[in-house]
Amino acid sequence: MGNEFESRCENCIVRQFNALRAMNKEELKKVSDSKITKKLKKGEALFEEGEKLDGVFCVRNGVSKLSKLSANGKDQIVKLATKGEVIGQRSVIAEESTNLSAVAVNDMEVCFIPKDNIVTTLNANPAFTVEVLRHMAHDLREADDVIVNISQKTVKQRVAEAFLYLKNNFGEDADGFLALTLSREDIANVVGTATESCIRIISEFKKKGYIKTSGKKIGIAEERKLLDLVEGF
Amino acid sequence: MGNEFESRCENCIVRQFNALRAMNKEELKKVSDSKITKKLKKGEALFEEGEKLDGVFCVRNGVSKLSKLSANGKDQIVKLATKGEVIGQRSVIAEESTNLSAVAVNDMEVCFIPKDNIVTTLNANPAFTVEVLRHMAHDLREADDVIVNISQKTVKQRVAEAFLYLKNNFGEDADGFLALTLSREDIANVVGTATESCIRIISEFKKKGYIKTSGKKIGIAEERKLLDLVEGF
DNA sequence: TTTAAAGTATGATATTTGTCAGTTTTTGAA
DNA sequence: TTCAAAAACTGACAAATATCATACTTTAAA
Repeated sequence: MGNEFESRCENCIVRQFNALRAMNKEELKKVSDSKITKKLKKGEALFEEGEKLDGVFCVRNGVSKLSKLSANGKDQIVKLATKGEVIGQRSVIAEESTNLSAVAVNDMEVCFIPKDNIVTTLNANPAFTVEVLRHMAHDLREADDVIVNISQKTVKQRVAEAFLYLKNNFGEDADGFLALTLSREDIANVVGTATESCIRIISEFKKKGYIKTSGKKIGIAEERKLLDLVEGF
Repeated sequence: MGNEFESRCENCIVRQFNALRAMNKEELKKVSDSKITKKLKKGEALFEEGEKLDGVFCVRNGVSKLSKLSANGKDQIVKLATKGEVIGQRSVIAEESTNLSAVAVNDMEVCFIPKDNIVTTLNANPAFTVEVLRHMAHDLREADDVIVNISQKTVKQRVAEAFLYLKNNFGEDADGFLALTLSREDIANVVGTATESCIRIISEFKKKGYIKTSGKKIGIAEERKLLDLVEGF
């Protein structure tokens, strides 16, 4: 990692997962020449709600939570962005300040790509623009699903769903624990509930044998049961 | 309405409000030649959840609710689309079946624009693609805001917010009632609550003098009070 | 015009979820 | 290694919201 070869966007493996794969050689070269690689420790912020972004961030490693703070001091996590995902493009495209803040959930490595690169390519390369559009369409669908889930499912169902989501999107470690370990508070903020309520449900799931825990790590023991719960059985 | 002049997209006034304004003359001519104008009565569906769309709908008149049905039989309204808005582009762009259904809230007039037109222009005219992207970025931001609202505000706050939203987006009639009249059930489905809870809150607001009602029509009497409520005072 | 159906309204009650207060456990820095 | 701070946890209780039952009102179809 971080050697001369991999540090060129042209050779960066995460590009496969995002819209940058639709850039041509020249465009990519320009991006590569102007990008800045940053390392963030767990808990550090990429940007805060309300900031104006001069570019986007491409995640090379680690996970960032995108969240919005409410008047009562609670954070709602809207999305977890991982390797290959681009953060901040919504704000750059709409030319608005960000509506979300982005904080590292674990140690991260990201590339900052200045706005100009993105905007120029958007206006010149339809394939790139369409690709960005596709990703955003996908994000929008996910957002719609979250809205429906939050308003129509119980907290218990949403917690169950969150665990299944974490398994499907971030996988498990060798011992069968979820590869992405979130604090109880973060889980509560994904689900949109109070931390205590979340902890209580985790305890209940553990008691019933649906999940196993080890410190703050959580593993799915009976996926079927969680699925049934989500479906309303 | 509906005369030879207005029936050409080139002359259609609602185009100002959507991405079609970024199309050039030829593209617009093609759209105009292949589009189909439809009229829908209140309650009729443009499409149902899960359908594959062969094109998008451009709203000329009336309002459509975009909603998703949940397992427990309740509908969550995710968006209200009005004059000038384009419906279904998310699904066409992502090449997925729709995640939402679209039903007319009042009598509507829409133009159906076949997919090919859109896709061709997306790939050829970056200005159009960027414009679509901008609109989608805006929708995504709104969706994020809805998520945060639903998970962090009380039902009472959300009902108050819904009325303010209706006033700002659809205006008022001569007597000071909201120009868009929704059923109590639809309001509940926008807010994400039970119909009875919604009705109860409407009664309470009325008793307190924040709003006035006349049949199913609702008018905002004390905007300040509603705003305070939303802000948490 | 009548009448059934749909929509609106309200009370009583159950359930879910949040809040507060306090204890235990874990973590990371000195 | 120790210790203070943060995080995880638990119980008791309060508040918000949903559900069920039922009555009233409006609407639209026969």
